[in-house]
Order: sequence, then structure tokens, then C-alpha cells
Amino acid sequence: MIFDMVPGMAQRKTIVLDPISCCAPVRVDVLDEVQAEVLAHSFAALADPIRLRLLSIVAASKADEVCACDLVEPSGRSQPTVSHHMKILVDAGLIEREKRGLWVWYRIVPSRLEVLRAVLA
Amino acid sequence: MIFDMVPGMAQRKTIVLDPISCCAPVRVDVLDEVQAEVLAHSFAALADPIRLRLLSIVAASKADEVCACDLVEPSGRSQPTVSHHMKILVDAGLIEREKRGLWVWYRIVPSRLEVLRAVLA
DNA sequence: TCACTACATTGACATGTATCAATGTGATGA
DNA sequence: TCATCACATTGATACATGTCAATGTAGTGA
Repeated sequence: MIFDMVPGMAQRKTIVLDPISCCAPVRVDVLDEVQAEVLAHSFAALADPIRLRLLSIVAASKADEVCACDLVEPSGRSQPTVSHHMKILVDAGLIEREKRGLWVWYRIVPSRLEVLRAVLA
Repeated sequence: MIFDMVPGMAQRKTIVLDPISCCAPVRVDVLDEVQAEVLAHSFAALADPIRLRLLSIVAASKADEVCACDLVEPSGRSQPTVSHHMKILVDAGLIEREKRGLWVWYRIVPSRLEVLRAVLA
């Protein structure tokens, strides 16, 4: 059998870290199913060009936060669509939401980006 | 108008780097539409748990390459499904494909992972 | 030439997702 | 109390995607 002559075999040491701070780098250890599920959900939030632009608008903001009202026009999408995408980014933990008065303010969550960076190392 | 009191405004300096080595970190500059499109395509390849596991099996391989025949069983999917997912990873530039005889061997493309890491910085 | 093997492609189906118009909700200020 | 504003939710539609059985396609060795 070919299987015998090839490495890999996925020993699955499963160093299950905190599901938020998550996993060993992808080059170090094979992801188990739970880790892969969690990470895939995070990457899915980045898998849309509109969301990437929204994220980068918030991330690149000098004021460290951006009003929702400043996201609709540059995204070129309707207000409900932007609201939808921001919810996905917030649910993925990549962005924080804070309501102050009538306005909603968004801030990046750097630690969450760092987790994804670490996995790709 | 509220727009006047808020930062952002997406000046879009558009330092268009090579579409492969791509973009400034998301916290440094707002992504333009082309960059966002390219990156979203790459992240979409990572947005599926099966693909993440396949990628990590290849990436964590001590032999630096993995035979396609060693991917079906650990993924828990059919051979056509694995073939489909590997094609997506290869098309995204994250993995290289080499056919030798009857077998197909996959290798990670570290530089491509590094591009994605850099964008998330 | 021919059977066999490893992998890819096709076709069909179910599910997921991006989008917007219409509407809902909660805060504000008069 | 009530009109208005900022944002969220709903419902509908079109399109994308994951999955596998069936089939196609090269490479191999006899």
C-alpha cells in the first residue's frame, strides 16, 4: 500500500488552545476538525471584497474608530447591505461595535487579526 | 453633516503593488477595489474547514510534499470532493501541484501565505 | 494492445450568501 | 407625545458553493 510509504498520517496531537486564541501555526501541526471549523468561519468573514474594504477602512482609521454612517458611501452598497456585512465582521470577532446615542462606532480587534496571522505562519 | 466630523474618507492612496505580493497592511492603508477582490479570493480558499485541514496536512508535512492519495481518508470526503478542494487551493496560489507518474504531489507555497499574513498586520 | 490505477471532470442537487426595498426599532429633541 | 434620525431586520431573488455518483483521462506495466 502506498499509504505506508508516505508521511503525514495526521497524528493529530491536538494541542487544543483557547478556541479564540486558537491554534498552532498551520505548518507546525495539522488542524483538528473543531479548530478548522472555527478558523474557516473567521476566514469566511474575510472572503468578501466589500467586507475586506470595510475592515480596512476601520483598521486604517486614525481615530481608531469609525462611524457606521461613514461606511455606506465608500462601500458603494446600500445601508442594509453594509449593516449585514458589519454584523458578519463583528460576529467573527474581527471588529467591535459600540452604540453611542444614535450612532454606531466600530473598532478593530487587533488580537483577533493576530490569531489569523499566527495560524498562517 | 455628520460626514464632516468623522475621519476615514478613504483617500485611497492606492499604492498598487504587484497583485501577487499585493498590498499594504490593512491597518496602514485602505484597500482599493482590485486589491480587495484579489485578497477576498485568497481568503475564500481558506474559508472552508475541509480546505483548511487539507492545507495544514500539506503544510505540516515533514517531507515537504504530500501525495493526493493521502488526503482523501483524513479529510473524510470523497475523492472527487478532495480533488475539487485541492484545485481551489492551487488556483488560489496557496499550494503547488506536481504530477509524477500516476501520483499527484502537493507542496505549500509559503510566500503566498506570507502575503496574507502581511495584509492582516 | 489492453486492463488497471490515480486523479479530474461532469451533472445534479441541496444549501449558503449577497443584495436591496420595505419595514421595524430605539434614541433624540422639540 | 411625536416626528425624525441612524441603524437593524425581514423577505424575496439571483447566484455561488459543497457534495457525491458516474464517467472521463492519462500514466503504467504486462
